[in-house]
Amino acid sequence: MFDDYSDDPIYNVKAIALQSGVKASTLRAWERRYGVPKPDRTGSGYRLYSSRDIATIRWLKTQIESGMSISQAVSLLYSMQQVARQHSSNVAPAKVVSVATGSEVPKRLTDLHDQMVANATIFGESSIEAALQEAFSIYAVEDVCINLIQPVLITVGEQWHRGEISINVERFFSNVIRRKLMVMLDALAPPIRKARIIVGCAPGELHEMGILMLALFLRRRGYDVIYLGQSIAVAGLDRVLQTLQPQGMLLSAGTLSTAASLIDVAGVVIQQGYRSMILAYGGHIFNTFPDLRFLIPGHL
Amino acid sequence: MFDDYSDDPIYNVKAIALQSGVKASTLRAWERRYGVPKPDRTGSGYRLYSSRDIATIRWLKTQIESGMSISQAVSLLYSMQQVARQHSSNVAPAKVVSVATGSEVPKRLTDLHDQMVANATIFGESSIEAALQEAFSIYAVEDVCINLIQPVLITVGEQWHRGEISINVERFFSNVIRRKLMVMLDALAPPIRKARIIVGCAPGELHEMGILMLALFLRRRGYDVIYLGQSIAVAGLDRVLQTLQPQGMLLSAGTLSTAASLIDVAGVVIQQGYRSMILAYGGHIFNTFPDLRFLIPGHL
DNA sequence: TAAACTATTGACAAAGCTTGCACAATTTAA
DNA sequence: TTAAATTGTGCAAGCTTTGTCAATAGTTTA
Repeated sequence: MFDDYSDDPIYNVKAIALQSGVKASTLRAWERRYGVPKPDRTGSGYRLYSSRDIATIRWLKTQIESGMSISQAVSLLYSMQQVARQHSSNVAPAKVVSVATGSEVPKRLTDLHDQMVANATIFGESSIEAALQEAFSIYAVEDVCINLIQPVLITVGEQWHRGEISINVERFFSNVIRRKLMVMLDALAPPIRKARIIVGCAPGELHEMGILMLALFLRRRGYDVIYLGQSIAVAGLDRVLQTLQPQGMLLSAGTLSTAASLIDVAGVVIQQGYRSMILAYGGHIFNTFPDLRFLIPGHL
Repeated sequence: MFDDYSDDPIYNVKAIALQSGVKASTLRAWERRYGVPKPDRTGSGYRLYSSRDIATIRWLKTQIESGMSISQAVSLLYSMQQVARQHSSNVAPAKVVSVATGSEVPKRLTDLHDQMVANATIFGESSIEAALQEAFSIYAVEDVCINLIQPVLITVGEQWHRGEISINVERFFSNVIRRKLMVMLDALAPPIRKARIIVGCAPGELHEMGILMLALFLRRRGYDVIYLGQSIAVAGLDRVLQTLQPQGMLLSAGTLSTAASLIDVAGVVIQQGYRSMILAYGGHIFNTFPDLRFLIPGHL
């Protein structure tokens, strides 16, 4: 848990209090009573917190804000760490550990799914983040994206279609998710492979969530991903290809018209003579009309 | 770290104190106690600081303002320099378009501006990030956004209009910037004020960069910002307001038609009787047609 | 030469941090 | 309802860190 954070002890209490919003005296009380967090000390006894400690404190704070007491939050933290350890050592499947409240950990993805959907409708940003953090601490990034985030987005989208929630709720939620994905993308190490891949949405296509996840997956595998985002343009694409000399290009289309525009893109690619370049595309619409695939040159 | 700064020793203490806002006696104390910075000396022993020293001092000052003590800031500086050294020796230097300044003045925002524009056209992501990092380490977030990022976006936009670059370049660049802004937004402390503010683009408006910066500024001031992103919807807005009970709503519009849609939004707000709520709007179009302001209820 | 700077060293007060204890406001248990 | 436990917050006394200043001496500038 919180594996991505550094252990380097560099922050004093003031910085911590400032960044976490928890008073110094409270932090001392937590440390004295529950032993969390347990910062390093300087030679003269001053506390030195790490980034991981900040993450821990923030997590505890979100739990408290969502109704837990500090003692429950701490014991949940402990059992989650235990589960995460077991999980990472790949020994035994996650065990159910009961805490003071009697709730089970880890929550299953379906529970987290419901938690996120519920909090989306009430704009509960911190709770959404907490759920995501919990998911990422237990499952792989790819699993969370495909088995949690995608389903939640679909559920929220359906709720909007049924008129149960405002489209603004969906917007808010997508933005939180998008931010989280971008933060992860940003935190990744620089590319280790030379293979350069362009990722973006087909001309006219505005739904970038799927392609953003794809960019994340590819970058996690070390590819040099050039992320173009929503609705790339055919005009000037030749120059872009010339500049980047990419090994591949991945585009997504969600509607018929955007899928049709992929034909234009393919035209540019072929005209430029990039025979070795892989052109691939995907998106919701290709599931609905599988025959489309025969109309557009390239891989699905 | 601070590699792009000149080592030429040219500034005396007074100039440094003036430029960095740190008293000369304090600088001497830092040098005496921590060895940072360690300026060259004239034959008679007077200190001569370099631009790099200024950058270092400014960086230290920023860290102190974020709650660190000077000793911790210095040790963090050391370890960062060490990491940077290892990194630069192991990894092949990225293709960087360097801007020949020739001057010994500390790298100004204009230099960083040129560096970013140049690297945008060749998709030099890491160099863009480096330039941003540099800017943020010296100047306040607000300054960088307004005086660096905005101008660069404008420059890139103009280049596209003149046909010098593809719109895809602009897309790529915006996405890098957007990601960085989101990462900063994500790293901020939880809100310390109860005041809740909705931030988003007017219905139909797709340019979210300005409003994203605004969200960042507000969150830095501790407000509870609900970020809705592109093109909010009027339908269902009443329910959203009811759920959130915000103290304010900030919307941006860049074109005439999106500005017009703000009238609908204002209608919903007034209908709901949120008299105490502040409705504000802004955007490019209001500079072009100042008279618009009289047509829409609310603050500019 | 006088005035204005700067350097070094030592000293000191203000600001920060630590521990331990207390206490009031809640929540939980009996 | 009463009693006990939980929990955030504050204070005092003592130690450490850090900004600032004074005294003394050398350097630069007008």
